[in-house]
Amino acid sequence: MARYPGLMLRILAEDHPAIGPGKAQLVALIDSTGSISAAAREMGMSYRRAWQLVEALNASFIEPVVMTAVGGKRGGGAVVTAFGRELVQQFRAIEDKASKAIATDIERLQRRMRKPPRAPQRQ
Amino acid sequence: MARYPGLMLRILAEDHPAIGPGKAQLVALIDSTGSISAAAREMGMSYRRAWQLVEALNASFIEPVVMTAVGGKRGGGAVVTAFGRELVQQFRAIEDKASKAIATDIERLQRRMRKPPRAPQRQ
DNA sequence: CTTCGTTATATTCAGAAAAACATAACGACG
DNA sequence: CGTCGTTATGTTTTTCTGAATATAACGAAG
Repeated sequence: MARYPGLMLRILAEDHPAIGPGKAQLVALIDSTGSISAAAREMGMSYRRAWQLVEALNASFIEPVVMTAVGGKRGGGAVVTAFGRELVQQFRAIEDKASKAIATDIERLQRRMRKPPRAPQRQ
Repeated sequence: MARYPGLMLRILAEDHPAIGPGKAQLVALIDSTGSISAAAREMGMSYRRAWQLVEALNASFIEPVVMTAVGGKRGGGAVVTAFGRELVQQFRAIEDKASKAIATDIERLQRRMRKPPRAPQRQ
């Protein structure tokens, strides 16, 4: 889910996550599909979970991120607001900036990492 | 738990978290107390959970982060290795670097955030 | 050889989180 | 006014996590 190797970054409001890689991807998919349920399907996520994430996003910001319509042509749908699009762009820019800023440090740490788990050590 | 306002950052090995703010604090407390159980107490965490985190840390890196001794003087104890100390320092340096690199972007986002939850929006 | 405090580990319990399932509401459109 | 696909929401079930509890192992020190 992390878009940058070795790094997972979330922006917090107070102390709960306002946006992270998952929500960003979800909003991007809602933008391209025009539907929460289609985006959820593409992410292999239940519609309910996706809807809850959208609800949390809208609750975290003073402007709506996703607007929904129920009923009507094609049953309804969802559109990402200009702010929502901007939010995803900014989050990705932040990921990119942070990733670049600490890339060499992460690489240094990763040279000390192992892939598979290992048995605990004793003195 | 996040040491930097508005930001939570974890370093991943493959796709599971190798170190984040919680593990870093735990290792620092083990270093200052010389005991997993004392560190756990200070963090309000069960000994078992703390032990599992230490196990995960040691499994994530090619060098041990915490070495433990069972029995003996004072019942045993745990010491943070030089690498472990370095790991915590480097993680905090990474947090600091990333936080500085994206501080203004985070502030811009935070100006669009609200503290309390809000009802969902309709089109 | 008993005591002591810690590490190590299994087991059990409770609560939270997630998933699964079900169903209602909705409005355009034929 | 029935159909359709979607949003919205309730209910139930399952899974996961964490906490709590219990106990063994250990080795220094008295």
